[in-house]
Parts: sequence; structure tokens; C-alpha cells
Amino acid sequence: MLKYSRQRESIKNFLMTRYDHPTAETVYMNIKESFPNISLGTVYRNLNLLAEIGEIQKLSTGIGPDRFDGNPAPHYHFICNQCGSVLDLDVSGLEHINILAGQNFAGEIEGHITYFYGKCPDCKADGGSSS
Amino acid sequence: MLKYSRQRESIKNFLMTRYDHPTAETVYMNIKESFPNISLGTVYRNLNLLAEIGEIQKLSTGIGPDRFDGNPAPHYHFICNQCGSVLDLDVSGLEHINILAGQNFAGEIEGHITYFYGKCPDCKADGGSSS
DNA sequence: TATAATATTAGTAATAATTACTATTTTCAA
DNA sequence: TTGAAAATAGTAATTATTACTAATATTATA
Repeated sequence: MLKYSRQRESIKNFLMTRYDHPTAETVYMNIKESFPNISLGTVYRNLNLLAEIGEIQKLSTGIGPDRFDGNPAPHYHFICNQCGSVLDLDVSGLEHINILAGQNFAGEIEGHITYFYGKCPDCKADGGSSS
Repeated sequence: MLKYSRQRESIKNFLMTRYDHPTAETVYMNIKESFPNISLGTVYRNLNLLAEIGEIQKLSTGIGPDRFDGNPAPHYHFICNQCGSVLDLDVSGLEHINILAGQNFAGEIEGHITYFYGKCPDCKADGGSSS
């Protein structure tokens, strides 16, 4: 049985204000301002719990630590090769790709995770002039 | 300058015989039979090096440790939710998805990584009768 | 073929990210 | 209220991976 906790509520609320998909460490540093004694373990436990019950999303990009997205609705993400930022992407027309993937496959495709990568708008504008 | 090493050759050769995308640990255990003194660090260094020069692929699935694929040609992968196996998928018709992703995006999409997930053929056949 | 410059290695230590453990505190239904 | 169950803080442990270093292997060139 799930019981309310102020720490969990605070973590959830914090995530909903952020669109940069922070790491557990970043969440921890920020929640600390309201809960100075909160422990990193509590942050991890609640982030994983919230992800399990579908209130947030966990992003395992393969680059650095996991990140967390306060928006539980399915959407795609972009990772900048240059600055490492993770952005939301508005992509449509990919609804069929599970079906395509199942075409030559005897198992059952239930979903997919996709990360797009390249240059984010800021890094593209900078033109790669700085090293 | 890249110099030949017997250990690296052996790692490459081993990976080419496997289609289950083994982890560094698995590679290590197997290469040990030919090179009893090889160290795990050497395995990691060579796997990463081979991936960098494009002779193999590193798969960061977000579930468990990284895996490695001896086939450097671009292709898709499937992760079984039940048994955790990682399989190659033969998918076509996804060549355009970078373009779709770039439609509402001011940055530059250079590529994407997709993992499909669901039930592998074996687990689907088992019908979920066993716990 | 010898040699010397440099890449690679084994072995070990260190780091990063995350999970596990436990005594105490908080939540909440009865 | 109260008491059972869940959550917490603090800490220890684990997992996956990278870093360091003295010794060894490779290879271009003398």
C-alpha cells in the first residue's frame, strides 16, 4: 500500500517545473533546499517508484546517469552530441514503427524507446566555432 | 597510432561468433580461456576502442550493463521484457524517421538509437505459464 | 636482425551511479 | 488515540566502469 510522503510530493512537484530532464543528483540538490536532511537514497527510491507507477519517466540515455522527466505522456527525446542537453521532441508519424518492427519477428513488439541525437538549436547556432 | 594486439584480435573474433550481444563480463570470461591473464580493464578498453573505430557496436540498453555487437552494420535491436535477451531485428522502412523528428526542431538530427521491447519468440511460446 | 619509440597489457586502485540495510519516524485506517 | 505498515535518514555495499603504472609487446627504421 502506497502512503503519502512529503518528500515524494516535493520531488514530483520539482520535476514538473523542469524541462531539462534532471538527474537524481540534481533533484537531490534542489529538494535539499526544502528538506535539508533528505538522503540521496530517498530521492532514488521515489524517482523509481514514481516511474513505476507511471507518474514520471526514467530516461536511460546511455550517456551519463539516468535522467527523469516529469511528463509521463509518451514523447520522444533528443540528446545533443555537443553539450549533452536532453530536449523534448515533438514528433508525429511514428505510431506505426512497432508494426514495422514486428513484420519479420516471431515475438511480440510491445513498445520502443528512441533517442534522437545531433546538434541542439543552441549548439547549431554557435556553429562549432568554440572548441 | 594503433598497434596490433592479440588480445584485441581475439575479442573481435569472439564477438563475431556471437549473436547474443554479450556484456564485457561475458567477453572477459570467454577470452580468459585463450588468455588466462587478460584483465577486465583490457577487455573494456578494447571493446570501447573497437566501438570507436566502428568495428563493433556498443549497446546501452538501460537495462543492466552495456552489451556489444560484433556486427557494425546499422540495425535494430529487441529486448525481451521477460528473459532479458537482446536480439537482432530485421526492420525496414524506418529510414525517414530522422527527417520526421527534425520537422519541428530547430537543431540538427544526425541519427537515432531505438530499442524495441516486448516478448521474444521463446517467451511468447512459453505463454507466460511459468512464474 | 637489432633497436628504440610507443602502444598495449596485467594488475590494481579508484570512481560513479545506484541499491540495500536498519533503526527511527511518519502516515493513516480502525 | 493507537498501532500496523510504509517511508525516511544515514550509512554501507554493490555494480559497472575507468584510471593508473610498471612491465611487456609491437613495429618502423637503422
